Amino acid sequence: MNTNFDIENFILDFSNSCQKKQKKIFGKNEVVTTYIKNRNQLCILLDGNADLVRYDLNGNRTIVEHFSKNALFGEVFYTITTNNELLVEAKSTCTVLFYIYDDIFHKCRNNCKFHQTLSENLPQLILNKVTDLNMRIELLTKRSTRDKLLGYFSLLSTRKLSTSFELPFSLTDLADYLSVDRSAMMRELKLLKEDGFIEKIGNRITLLYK
Amino acid sequence: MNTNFDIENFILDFSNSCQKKQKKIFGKNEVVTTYIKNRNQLCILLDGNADLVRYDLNGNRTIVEHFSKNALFGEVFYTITTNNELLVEAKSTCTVLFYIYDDIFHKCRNNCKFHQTLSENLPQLILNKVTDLNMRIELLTKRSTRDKLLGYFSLLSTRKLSTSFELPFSLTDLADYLSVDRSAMMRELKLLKEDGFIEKIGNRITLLYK
DNA sequence: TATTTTCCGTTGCAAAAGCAACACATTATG
DNA sequence: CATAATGTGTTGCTTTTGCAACGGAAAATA
Repeated sequence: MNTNFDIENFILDFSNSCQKKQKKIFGKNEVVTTYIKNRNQLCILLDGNADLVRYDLNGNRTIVEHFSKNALFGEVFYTITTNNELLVEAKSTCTVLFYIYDDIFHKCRNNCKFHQTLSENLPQLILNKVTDLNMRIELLTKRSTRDKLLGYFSLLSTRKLSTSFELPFSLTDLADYLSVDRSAMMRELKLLKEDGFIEKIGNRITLLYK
Repeated sequence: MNTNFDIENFILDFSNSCQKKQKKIFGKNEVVTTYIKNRNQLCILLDGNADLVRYDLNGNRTIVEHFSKNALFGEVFYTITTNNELLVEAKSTCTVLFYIYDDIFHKCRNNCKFHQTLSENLPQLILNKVTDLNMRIELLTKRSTRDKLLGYFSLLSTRKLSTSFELPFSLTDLADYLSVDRSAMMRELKLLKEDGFIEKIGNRITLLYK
């Protein structure tokens, strides 16, 4: 998520000036938060990696979003319409700032600097989220596992401005992110290597086509 | 998309007070607009039905979004990251208001009422879009055609507050919306009827389960 | 109203994806 | 450092999905 404002300063304002906040540290695989209707929680991932995960009734796990340092998440960015549980799971040790707001779009009574910056930048932040979601939809609408993989790799490549990049996921998690069966994905990954589309060393992928 | 402000008045403000606007009428199957990077176009569908459609390199067609009366669309709500063409196609006769903005988040120099209302409500409008996108992602991550169909039906049912509802799509378009093959979807639809999950008369579906 | 076009419903066959299971490698953890 | 837990890579088999094709229904259009 590419923000256009200074998130480091934003976090500083948050830490210094605002009430109703809380800072917590989580170990790997701990549940950072669950999304709950009308709770109005905003979270900032100060450090670490975490995933927003959904489990459906068939036991399938879907990684809805992946968060890294400075990511913003919480109910603001996800109006809950599903019955399935939405969890944020720490993938490594995570430091997280929590904030419960009354009205995310308007300044609070204290007129704190954090809240002012937030309400000024929130539209842009939400737009960034819209961009992410649209990219994800484009990936998910691809008809084959091969196209999903290539689409995702091309996206990472564009982000890094390089044909070579590290996967931010384990392969197991990548399958849950692309919403495909892991073994089928592994098979396709092998074919992509054999067909000369990609090279894979550890979790570093290099695109060879074009 | 459920907006929390008075869209009728908003449209009135728009029609009356703002420059750089244009009203056009389109016939069925005509292209209302294509999404172009950095053009900054906002559109309001005054009447009719239209789809945001993407064609990929394999010739697959995907219906990204479906718009009905009073829907807002355009580049504001879709930061373009894809290489594929994004078209809005009229599904019936459509009346559309177009508006090209300089900076969507800030009032224009004229201080027109439209723009003021827009900038005040845009965050909420974009949040509504986020909700729609998340629901769509939930649908698309379902692993089988059956689950996609049932998920979509359940969504329509919730919206109408009834177990019986009309499909807003032709079946051909529904397949493009769920990102599945039409004939496979028809087969599954037949099985859903045979298994007593749904009843289908014309394009009205009734849910029978639970 | 006649004719063309689009959509619905269906099927056989081919290809892709899912499931289950297992061995081995790598990474956490007591 | 030993052991447990998790992740990777692979395979045989089954199920689901996609593709192509076609006839008839419905809708649009001349």
